Amino acid sequence: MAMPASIEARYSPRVGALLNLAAHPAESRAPSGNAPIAWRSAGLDRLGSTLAVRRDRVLLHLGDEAGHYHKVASGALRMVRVLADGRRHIVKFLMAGDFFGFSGSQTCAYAVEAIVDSTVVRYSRRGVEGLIDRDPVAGRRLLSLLFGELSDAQERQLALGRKTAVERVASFLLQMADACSCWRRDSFELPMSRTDIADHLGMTCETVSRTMAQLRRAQVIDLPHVHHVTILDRCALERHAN
Amino acid sequence: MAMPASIEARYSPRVGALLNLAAHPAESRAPSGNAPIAWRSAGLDRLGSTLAVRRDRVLLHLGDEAGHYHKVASGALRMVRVLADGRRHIVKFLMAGDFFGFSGSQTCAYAVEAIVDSTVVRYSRRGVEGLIDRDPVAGRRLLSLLFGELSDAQERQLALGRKTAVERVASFLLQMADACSCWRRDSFELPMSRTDIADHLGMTCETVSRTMAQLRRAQVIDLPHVHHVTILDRCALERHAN
DNA sequence: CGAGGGCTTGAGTCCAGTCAATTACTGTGG
DNA sequence: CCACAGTAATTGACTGGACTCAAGCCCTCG
Repeated sequence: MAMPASIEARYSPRVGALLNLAAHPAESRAPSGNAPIAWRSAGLDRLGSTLAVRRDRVLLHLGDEAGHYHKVASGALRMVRVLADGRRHIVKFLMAGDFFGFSGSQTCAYAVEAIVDSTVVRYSRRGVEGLIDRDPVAGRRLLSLLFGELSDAQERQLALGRKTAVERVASFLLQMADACSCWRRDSFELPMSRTDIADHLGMTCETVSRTMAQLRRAQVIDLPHVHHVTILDRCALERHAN
Repeated sequence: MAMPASIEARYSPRVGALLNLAAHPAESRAPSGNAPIAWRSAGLDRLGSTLAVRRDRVLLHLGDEAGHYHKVASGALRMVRVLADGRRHIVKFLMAGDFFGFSGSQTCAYAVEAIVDSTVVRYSRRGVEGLIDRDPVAGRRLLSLLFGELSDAQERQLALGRKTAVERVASFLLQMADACSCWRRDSFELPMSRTDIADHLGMTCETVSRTMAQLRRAQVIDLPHVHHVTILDRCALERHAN
């Protein structure tokens, strides 16, 4: 996996800041309302233990016991499902600030792999459930987090079911612009490969490549580097996304 | 919308049984673990008010205030999203026993319409939240319900992104066999139109029709009536579903 | 018994997939 | 520091599965 040093640097962990989750810059982007802030105030940060995952390593295997909740502290991971004959689908990309690993069942229905060197905070299921029992506010915040996940998943369903290649890529770029941009809103790193994007959007890497080239030729985006996107005309991109 | 009288009868409400949700036969199929039983025992049934929705009528409009939780008592409804140019996607079909209408945001991101004459029980959001605050068990059960929803949504993402027409239809039929079969496991009514199925599976009604004909020719299913499916060879159907 | 809507089936088209060749990077080892 | 190897990304030519358009059928209802 080829990756310039600058990206590595951006996704490198600052271990000293991990226990105080609020210190992470991604905290301010509020993935689903203001849930993370509530979690922090509810004392979740004292329950977690830090974990480093190197690029392409598997954090959770399919079928693993689903005994922990996780939060991405730095880096980027992918949630992967594979069909019997090898067709792959990436359920979602996990970026800094995202929670994952919670599940109703006892086992994990997907694998979680690191796209770049990453750090996650792991919370024991028991600890979180205890917290919820003691503090109804924390429970309600977890609910609101899940509502957000659910509506995201439904949005992706719509895209996969009814949108064209250009519309999917445009929507995806807008989404990633929100999730990735740390300094400038319209210029960001895209850590995952074209194949990863394809497996997320239900297309092939060739089509992803062609589609992004098309948007570049139309002056809607610029690609100064394979893994760096600049949005030149946000309105046009939104129009393309439908 | 053409619909034989027998289906009407099956989906007609038994109002006397509605307040005691446990009495409904669909209760036993446990859509996501044993959540409904917990809800019942937690006293949710005293909070609800019954509501009848006639076929093709809209229960919730896009953008309506999301002030209530609902449960399908009888009938079948669809959760619909529409793109600007009219492309339609059915996020999910709501069958007897399904909960819906909960959402993190203040407004509804989809419309809910009745496929056949249906009855739903409506719970005030405030009442449910109060119940959760008083009873942590109820809260945890709602969580487990949401986990189930989420994993269903992810399953559908996989299907929409990576499965072929036959695989989608086969998976859908297996799903519906679980959700619809009241008397015999492998023979059930399919209340929705081919167009509804198409908009759920990301295809056209022509392709749905062709695909079901193909499965019928292969002796995997039988279609004694347009809205009645009999599974002749469940193993083959599962193989087709991948 | 006719009208209308949903369903089915057929013929032709097109968007995205497949296969293949080339280019661009990056990381490795001399 | 440079040459090389291996992988990812891009681009082109061709193919194919699902879509579009269109006609006919079937059922239901007025």
